[in-house]
Parts: sequence; C-alpha cells; structure tokens
Amino acid sequence: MSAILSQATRQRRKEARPQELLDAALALFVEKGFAATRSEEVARAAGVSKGTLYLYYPSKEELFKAVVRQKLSSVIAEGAEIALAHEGSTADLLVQLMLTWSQRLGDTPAAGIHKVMLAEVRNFPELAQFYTDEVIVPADRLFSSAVQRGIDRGEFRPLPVHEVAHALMAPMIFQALHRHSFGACPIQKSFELDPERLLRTHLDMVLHGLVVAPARGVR
Amino acid sequence: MSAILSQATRQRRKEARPQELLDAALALFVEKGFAATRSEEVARAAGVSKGTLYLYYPSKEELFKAVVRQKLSSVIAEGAEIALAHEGSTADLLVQLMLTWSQRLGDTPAAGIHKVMLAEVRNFPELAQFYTDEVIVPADRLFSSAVQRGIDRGEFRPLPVHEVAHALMAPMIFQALHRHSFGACPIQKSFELDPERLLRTHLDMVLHGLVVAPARGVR
Amino acid sequence: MSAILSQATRQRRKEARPQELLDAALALFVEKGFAATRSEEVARAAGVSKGTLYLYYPSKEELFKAVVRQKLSSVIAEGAEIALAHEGSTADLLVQLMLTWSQRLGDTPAAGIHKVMLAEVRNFPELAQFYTDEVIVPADRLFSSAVQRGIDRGEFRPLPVHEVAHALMAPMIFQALHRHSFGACPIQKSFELDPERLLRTHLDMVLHGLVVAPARGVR
Amino acid sequence: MSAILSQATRQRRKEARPQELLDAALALFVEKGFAATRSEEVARAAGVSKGTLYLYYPSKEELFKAVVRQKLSSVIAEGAEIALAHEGSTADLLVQLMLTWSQRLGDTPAAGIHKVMLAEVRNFPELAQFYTDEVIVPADRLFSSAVQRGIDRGEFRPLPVHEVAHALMAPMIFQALHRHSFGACPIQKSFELDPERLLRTHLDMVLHGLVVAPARGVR
DNA sequence: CATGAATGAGACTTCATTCAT
DNA sequence: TATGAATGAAGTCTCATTCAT
Repeated sequence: MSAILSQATRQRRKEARPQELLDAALALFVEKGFAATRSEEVARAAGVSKGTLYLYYPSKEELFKAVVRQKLSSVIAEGAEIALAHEGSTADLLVQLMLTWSQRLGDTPAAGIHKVMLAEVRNFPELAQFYTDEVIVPADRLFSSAVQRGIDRGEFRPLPVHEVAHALMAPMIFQALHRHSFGACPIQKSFELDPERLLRTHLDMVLHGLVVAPARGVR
Repeated sequence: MSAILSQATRQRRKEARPQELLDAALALFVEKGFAATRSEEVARAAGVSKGTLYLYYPSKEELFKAVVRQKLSSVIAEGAEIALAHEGSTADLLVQLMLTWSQRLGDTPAAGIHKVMLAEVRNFPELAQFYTDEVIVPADRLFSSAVQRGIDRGEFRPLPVHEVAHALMAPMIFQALHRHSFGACPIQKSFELDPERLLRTHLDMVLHGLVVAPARGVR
Repeated sequence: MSAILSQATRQRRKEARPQELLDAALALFVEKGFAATRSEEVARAAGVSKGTLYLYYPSKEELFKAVVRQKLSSVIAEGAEIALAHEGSTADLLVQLMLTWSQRLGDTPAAGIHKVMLAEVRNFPELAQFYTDEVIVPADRLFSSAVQRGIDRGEFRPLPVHEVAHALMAPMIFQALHRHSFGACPIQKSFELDPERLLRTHLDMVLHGLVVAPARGVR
Repeated sequence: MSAILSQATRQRRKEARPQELLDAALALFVEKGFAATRSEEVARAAGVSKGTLYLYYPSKEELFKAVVRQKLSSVIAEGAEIALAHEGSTADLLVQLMLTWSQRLGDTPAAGIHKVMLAEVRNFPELAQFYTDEVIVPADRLFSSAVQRGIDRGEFRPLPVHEVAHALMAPMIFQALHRHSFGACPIQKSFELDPERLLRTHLDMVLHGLVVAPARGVR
C-alpha cells in the first residue's frame, strides 16, 4: 500500500520537476538576471539539488531557452489566434490584443523576461538570435499585421506599419520592464503609475489623439 | 627640457585620469552591464593599471555611481531649461523636448545607463533610490509639467498627467534601450526600424490620433 | 507461451549480464582509460541501467579488476603451452610466440589493458601488485625461459636473459600501446607503420643483426 | 635597503614562476596523468595559489603544451645536432643517439610525458595533433634519417626505414614508460632490469644479431 | 533483480580586490 | 602615485554512488 503511494509520489515528482524548475528559473532570472542567477539557486528554489537541474537541462543557457519557450511562446500564439478570429474594427482588435497581453503578462514574471534579454543579450550572442526568432519577430508580425489590416480597411491613416506597431507596444513593454526592475525595489517615489490606467490612456491617446482639435501632420 | 615636457604630460594625464576612467567605464558598463564588466578592462581602456583604478574609486560600485552622476545630470538640466524658456504651443514643446533628448542621448552611450540600471538595480539595492531621485523623478516632473501645461491651456484633452507623460516617453526610452541591446547585436532580423521615423510616427499618432475619423472615448 | 519465452530470454540475459558488462567495460576502459570512463556509459553499452552495474560490481575499481582477471589470464596460459610443446629451434619458438601474441592480442581490445594499467597504476596502488603478479611476471618468465633455452642450447650468444627478453617484447608491446592510443586518433601523420612489417623487421634485425658484416661486441 | 631586497625578491620570484610551474606540472602530470592532476595541486606544488597558475597559463591544456615544449623539444633538437655533426659509422651514431637520449631523459620525469600522452591522447584530440607534430614526427625523422644514412652508405642491410627506426626506439621508450608507471610503484617483483644493460643488450642484439651463426631471412 | 532520479563532492576557471614594490 | 603579481571565494558543470520504487 505504501509502495503504491511511494511510486505515485516518485512519479508525480518526476513529472512535475521540469515545471517546478522552469517556474523557479523564471522567477530568479527575472529578479537577478541571467548571469547573476546561480544554477544552484534555481535548483534549491525548485526543491532539488544542483545535479538534478542538470538532469533536466544541460546548461543554464538551455534552461533559459526553455523558460522563454514555455512562458512566452504561448502568449504570442494566443494573440495570433485572437487576431485571426477577430471580425470587428481594427481599433477594437488592438485594444483587445493589448488588454489580453497586459493581463496575461502584466501580472506574471514572464513579462520580466524581456528585461533580462535586454540587459544581457550582448553577452550571450546565441540567446540573441534565439529570442529574436522566437519572440521579437513573431510579436512584431502580430502587431504589424493588425496595423496593416487597419490601413487596408481604411480605418487607419497610412503610417509606417512597423513603426506604428512598435509605438503601440512600447508603453506596455516599458511598463513591464519597469515593474520588474525599479518597480520591484522598495524605493520612495513621488508618484505612482496605475498600470491599467496607463494602458487605457495610451490607447485613448493613440487612437483618438492627444490634441483637442487635431491638425494633420507634424511640423 | 624633455623632463619638463614629461612632467607636464604626466601632470595633465594625472588630472585627466578620473575623466578617462569614467568614459571608459560608461562605455563598458553599457556594453556589458555592471556585473559583467571587469574592472581590469575598464582600467586598460582608460590606459592605466588595475591598481590605479582603485586609487580613484574604492570599488566597482562606487565607480558606477560616479558614472551615473556625471553622465546624466547635465542632460536632465538642459531639458528643464528648454521647458522653462518655451513660449509656443505645448505640442511644439513636446516635440522639441523629445527631439532634443533623442539627439542628446540617442547617439550617446549615456542613453545606455538606463539599460544597465533597469537590469541590475535589484542586485544593488542602494542604487535604486539614488537613481530614482537623480533621474527618474526629475524626468517625470519635466514631462508631466509639460502635459499639465497643455491641459491647463486647453490644448490637450484632460487625460491623467503622469500616465500621458510616460506613454509619451516610452517609445523614446524603449528605443534607447533597444539601441544598446538588441540593436548592437549582429543578429538576423526580418525587419529594421528607423529611429527618426519611429519617433515622428509616434508623435504624429499621439498628437493627432491613429484613427481616420476619431470617435471620442474608448469603450 | 510468450510468458515462457520471455522468461527464457530474461533468464539468458540475466546469466549473460556479467559477461556483457565486462566486454563493455573493457572496450570503454581501453578507449578512455579508467578514470575517464563513466560507469553509466558502461552500463548503457551493456544494455542495462546504472543501478544494475552496481548490483554486479560494487565499485568501478572492482569492475576493472574483474576485467583484468578475465581478459588476460587465458592469453598468458596459451603462450606457456606453446613454449612447453615447442621442439624446434629457439629462434623459431620466439618467432612463433611473438606472432601468436601479436595475433591474439594485437587485434583485441585486451591489448589495451596494458595501456590503461601503465597510465593509472600510480593512482590505484592496489592494482599494481595484482597486475604484476598476474601479468608482468608470467610474461617475463615465458620469454626469459625461451631465451635461456636458446643460450643453453648454444643457439644464442650468452646475453643477459631478462634484458634480451624485454628487448624482444618491447616493440610488440609498444605497438599494442600505440594501436590503442595514437593509432586510434584521427591525426595527421607524416608516416604510417605497418604492424606486420614492424614485427618482421624487428625479428629479422634482432635475429640476424642490422649490420651487414657484424663485428662482435659493442665498443 | 630592504626595499631593494624586496624588489629583487619580487622580480626574482616573478621570473622564476613559469619555470617553477612547469617543473611542478611535469612532476604531477607524469605521476597522475593529465586529467587526474588538479590545477590547484600544480599551483600548490609550485608554491602559489590557484589563480596565479592561470596568470601564466590560460588553461590546463596550455600548461601541458608548455611542459611538452620545454621538456622534450630541447632533447630532440640536441639529437638532431648530434646527427648532423656525426662523421663516423652509422652504428656509432645510433649508439650515441640512444645513449644521449637515455641519459637526458632516462633519469628525468620528462621521459614520463610519453606515458601521459599514450594514456590520454584519445580524450584530448587537440593534444594529439600537437604532440604528434612536436615530438613524434621529429623523433621519427631523427632516427629514420640515421637509419637511411646507414643504408645509403652500405653499412646496413636495406630494411624498411621507419620500421627499423621504431624497433630501435621501442625498448628505450618502453623502459621510460615502465619507469614512470609500474617502476614507480612499491611492488614486489621477481626480477629487476638494469636500464643501461637493457640498452646495451638491445643495441648489441640489434646491431650484431642474436643468433650465433645468422641464417638469412625469417621463415 | 532492475531501474533511474537524486545527490553532492569536486573539477576547472574567473575576477574583485589587495599590497609589496 | 602607479603598478601588476597574487589571492581565494565563487560559479558552472560532472559523475560515482545510493536508494525508493
């Protein structure tokens, strides 16, 4: 009887290991960065020993890649499905895409991965290409397509697609970066941003303009 | 004669030491990050020996603080003066502020300091407060004031001030971050952003809206 | 029915386990050396799991001893029998002994055991006495006896027996060592030795002299 | 005064370091082998700390190469000079070459380097090529040239040059291997070889033949 | 008997910092 | 002041061995 329970426990633990390790790794990578995170620390946070980590991932770099794949690819895929299924106005699509992302990633350590990449990509060239292929390019494609859709359907003014996409994403990403760096520090600030309000303000501003009576053209 | 020249040279070099060290440190910190920059490398880049670096700065952390102090204060002050002297429309003020910053910092390694802070602030807690007080709060004050000015003068719609300020700055900062991380990597990208066009697109969009016939209000 | 077959298969395999493990261990020890051979690799090569290896041999060192015991005794015994049964000239006996050994060991990984011992005996002191008693002394006895026979019968000049024996064996052993070290490496060589020709040349030289018109005595 | 002495000491130590490290490394590599020698052990044997070793040699592999270069290349070069200057009979040249080598290397740990290579060359492919180029090929060239000279001058029978060269060297090398493995172990042997007598016996045998009245041809 | 997940000591190498000169 | 040799703690990864199943 106890043998059965033991086996079940062993089995359950074995199958749970990769997930426990990925969760621990995500949290620590985001907190400390890639290089500053010691592999033993990840192992301990997942409740195993140093050696066990290397049983599942052959190197710290591969562990990081696994984290990226599991934590970000799904979100991007979800966004792509939303875009594909959308039928209403493109402005609504953008609103929905960004709200979805904000909810999926905003409260999750996964949003901090980008901070890590930003900081260490120059020291780990192999990760640079990986992350570009796996995250940056797909995300750009998702938003650029949406913007293009808006222009094609005559909803948006014909501005440069990629640049619009990036300007749209920037405040969200910026906020995620902030949340996992300065935002996580116990410092005295003279002001505080409300994430949701930041997002709505940004969208409002971008979709309808900041200026009361918009005159066309800058300069 | 040569003795006199030598002495003069040496004197000059001796006085220039701190500056040379700060310049070298800035470049390397931005390229590699704080922890990954080796102190010997900084010394060599400044043309001195490892020991000499420690003669001027008692630790790598103090060296980093000195870099932050010297490289960012001037830029922030300059922005404040522009705002103070401005007399035209607030939209113009914003355009001018952002173009100025973009030019001053965009092409300078100093813009990369923010990347370093973002990445490593959680590993060096005492730097957080320092950088917040010295850089983040003043920058927020500068842009928030400008936005408030626009609302007060009836030029802008009455949106939340801080949130608008951050949404305005985000693409610029985001771009500076990018320039010193992914932008500096020799990776294969499927697209390329033009910095100036990104900025203009952002401003155009934000000031005049993305939508052709703006309907007021989101949702 | 299939249950019976399965049981038979299992039984057979179970009994064959030690032999499979010894064969795998020999091959790997000779290829990589004792310390550099991982026990898991041996297990996998034998088609069992790591744990099973430790079921049969309590440690890697004991496994190695078992390999030595099994793989070399037979060869030494065979040489002794040939010598005992020989009736012709002693030169012929030497030729036969060496050709036999060369064929028996030369093409077998067992010849590589000596390489492993040579390399690691100082790190595993207890193996030294064992191998000396089990292999080195018997081999010396075999060849020394043959040389002594040649001298006694007036066939050979009265040179020091052990030294002649070793000078005779040296090229063969040397060649076996070489075969399992440099000879197994994919390196660029400016020349290549033919094993058989090396052996014949050696024998020719040793039995008949290198010099065209031999003058007796060195110096 | 003490300053001068101190400086002298510092200077002397600094210049002596590489030599101390090479000597310590040679002794330990030969005793334990390449992989089993810990770099910290080499450092401690040379009287410095782990880090200091890496100040002089960037890796254990490079340290090993440096040892080979310093300890073996000189001996080979010396042999080449002897061969070049020699004017007497080729038999004498061979005797002289081998006696020189035996004296230079026989009592020196340097003779043990070959043991190390033999054992670990398959695990360190880069070292294989290095050692082949640096030691094996030059040594072969040295002896093969001498043998060729003997044949050209009608002193030697026209046997295969490389094979003769190797058969000549084998007992010497074999003895060196033995000296640094089994010979260094405190084991009970039933016989003992005298190195010099082994060498002379080998030369006598090889140059004049073992058989009293040589019959031409094997078989 | 058999498995293979888990452990943790230990190896190589790096680098901030010190200090004798 | 300036140097750079020296240190040793710390980090990544390996692998013999154990033990629950």
